[in-house]
Formats: sequence, structure tokens, C-alpha cells
Amino acid sequence: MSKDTTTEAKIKEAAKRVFTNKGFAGCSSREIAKEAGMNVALVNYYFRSKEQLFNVVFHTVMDDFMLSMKDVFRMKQPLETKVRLFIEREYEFITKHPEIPGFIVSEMNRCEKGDSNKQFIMDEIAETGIFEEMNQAQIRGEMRKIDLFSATLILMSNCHFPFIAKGLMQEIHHIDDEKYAQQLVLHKQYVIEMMIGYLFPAKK
Amino acid sequence: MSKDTTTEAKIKEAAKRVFTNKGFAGCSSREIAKEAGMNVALVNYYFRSKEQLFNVVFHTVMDDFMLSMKDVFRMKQPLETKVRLFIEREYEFITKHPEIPGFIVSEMNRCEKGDSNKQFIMDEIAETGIFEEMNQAQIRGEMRKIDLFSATLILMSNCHFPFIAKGLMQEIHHIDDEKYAQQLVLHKQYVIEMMIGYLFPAKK
DNA sequence: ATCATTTTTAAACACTTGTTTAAATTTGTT
DNA sequence: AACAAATTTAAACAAGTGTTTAAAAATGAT
Repeated sequence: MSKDTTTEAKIKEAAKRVFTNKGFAGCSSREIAKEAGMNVALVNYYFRSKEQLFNVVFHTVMDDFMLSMKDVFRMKQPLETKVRLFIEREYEFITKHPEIPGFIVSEMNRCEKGDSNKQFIMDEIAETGIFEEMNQAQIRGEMRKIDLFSATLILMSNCHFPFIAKGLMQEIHHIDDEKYAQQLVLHKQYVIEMMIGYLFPAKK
Repeated sequence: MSKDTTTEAKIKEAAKRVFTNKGFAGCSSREIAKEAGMNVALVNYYFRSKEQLFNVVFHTVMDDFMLSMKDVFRMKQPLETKVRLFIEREYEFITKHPEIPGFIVSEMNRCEKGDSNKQFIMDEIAETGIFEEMNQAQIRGEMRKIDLFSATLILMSNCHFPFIAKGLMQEIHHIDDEKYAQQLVLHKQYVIEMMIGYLFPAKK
């Protein structure tokens, strides 16, 4: 039977939809089973427990999330181009999966410190060598001398928060889903302009 | 009996702690009662239901959250000073209540559209006249001609995301709570530098 | 066709959930 | 002190939780 249509895969996909939209605490095993069109017992037959199913889903989502990131970071392009592409790709990817950033940040805060399921999962970013590259660019005077923690955080803040805070922003400005999507297309351009201008000020 | 030590106030304070840290779905009535050192039935005796208690807490948190915001926006200061002060005060306030931004954005996304409990709650921001002030500054050429939705969103992204994404950022950079707090002090300065530089580029 | 294995099902498990009840206690008033 | 009102309590309610069980159905090998 084709890989994506096995019972196991169907449950996993249903769980991904439910978990990412409602969070671990916000849904039940039965809701996931119903979303998959399956009997409740099958969830535990294939994944042992709600917790283990969640861990599988979380890892899958994380891998998807970091795929395009790593892609861009490993490109043979000037750093400035990489930053521009990073923002472009993040908005492209998250527009298709708008619930993912909120899911990741809230579930990363939920666990007790040093949860082995979440540890080391982000190390692949450092392994692309992006931080060394930024460091070199700073030494050569091509990039603003800003702490790399903050460089990362500013980039992520401006790429992810706009999707996480959709409900809040819609209340402030009284705009519907369609208008919000339009605003984000515009917003991405401002973010690129601001980030490039700040991180690479040496132009001219 | 003093206002803050009545049974009702104690339950409300306990509920605020529990709700803001774990979210509506992430906790039970009994957990709130235990946190307050009270019998479970008292929660419903004073607040009718978990949902109504949540609404009371949510409104209280929102009012706290917007208080310093509105304060700054109503000051008789140049717009640039207001933006600088806004960032300073946001970091100051949220450092004391780091769980609030994540609580607000996630609970604003949880509800069905047009939830009367959350509607109009943000209108006080517009009522400070900050948007008109920005508009005038743009006309006078003192502020970059950026859509005011995006101006708001960029400001909030860089003030709130750093606290929402603490767990995620700690995993990426392998740093503990103390080090993270230090990084945020530094980060605030970068944010001020970037935001002022971007929004008010006319300098010299 | 037989039979062992895997998959699926309905039902039940013990426990927690939000909420309500009715009795007990405390409080304030006369 | 006596009594009514407000407060607090333990207990129970039905419904929902994650999980397990054992029987039924489907599958594949001989």
C-alpha cells in the first residue's frame, strides 16, 4: 500500500493537523482519531500513547520547518543574498503553514528543561556554518557587528511573529483574513528593507 | 477585609498565574483552586464557570498589558522619543511578566471570530491618537512612509517575540535562563537602534 | 481451505474534567 | 443569644480523558 495512505500515515497526518492547530493540551486522542476517520484504539496501537504520537509529529514538523532554512544557509551566495532569500522563503513557507510558528514556540516552552525530545533538534542550523559565515563577514566589515544571538532573534521575530500574532493584529486593525494575507505580502518587503539596511549598512 | 486578600481576589490572582503560564486548555479548575488554597466549588461560587473566570482574567491581563503602551502614546514628546520609550517600557514590563505576550497571542488565536469578549478590547490603542500622529509625521517627511499596520507589527514583533520564543532560542544557542535574560538586555538596544534607524531615516 | 499473524473494532478501565448540590460553618444584625 | 445571610466544605454528578482488553475481521502464507 502506498506510503501516505497507510493507517499509520493517516493518523500521523491527522495528528499533525490537530496538534499544530490546537496544541498538545488543546485536543484529545479521540479528536485525532475522528479527524483520521479511525477508531481511538488505533492511535495507541500504532503510536503507544498520545505523548509519543505528539513527539513523532513534533519532530516531523521541526524537520519541515528547518528544511528551507538549512537550504538557504548552505547556498553559495553572498551573505546579504542569503538573508534576503531567508526572509523570502520563510514568508513563502509559513504562508502555506501559518499555524507552525505558533505551534513550535508554544510547545518549546511547555516542556521541562532539558527534554531529550527537543534537545539538539535545532543543532542542524549551527551545522550549516551560518554563524561562522556571519562572524567572518563581521570581521571583514561587511556585516554590522551585532551579537549573533540578536541577529538570529531579529530575523526570526520579523518572520514568525506576524503569523503568530494574527488574531491580535486583526483585532487592533479590524481586518479580515483576506486583508491580513495582503498586508503580510507588503510587510515582507518592509522587513527585507529594514533587515538588509540594518545588518549591511556599508552600502555606498 | 482588604481588597487584595478576599477569597475572590485570591482566586483571581491564582487563576491569572495558572492561566498565563499554561493557557486555558492547559489547566483545570482544581489546579486553580489548589494554587489559591481554596475548595474547587469556590471557583464557580464566585465566577460561575472556568470560562467566565478566564474572561475576567483575560481582560485584566489585557488592561495591564496596554497600560504602559497607552501611557507612552499619550505623552507630549516627539514621535521618535515615543518609539524609543515604547520599546524601553515594553522590555521593562514584559521582563517582569514574561509569560504575558505568549498568553495573549495564543489566546487571541484560540477563539472563534468575532468573540465579543475579545472584540474592541484593543481599540484603546487607536484612541490614543498614535496612528494619526504617525500619519502626520509621515506627511511632514519626519517618518518613513510605511504602512501603519506594518509599523505596528514590526514594533510588536521585536518587542514580544523575544519573550514568546524563549524556549526555542535557548535550544538554538544552548543558553540558560540567566544568560538569556542578559542577552535580552543587549537585544533591546539593537532593536531600538534598528527601529529608530528604519522609521526615522532623515537624520543628517 | 487452513491457520497464524496483523489489523480493526467495540467495550470497558480507572481517572480527571467542569459543575452542582446540600449540608456545615462563619459572619453580621438585631 | 438568636436568627438570617453569606461563605465554605465535602460529596456527588455526568461527561470526557488516555489507555487497555479481548473479540472480531482482514490479511497473507502454506
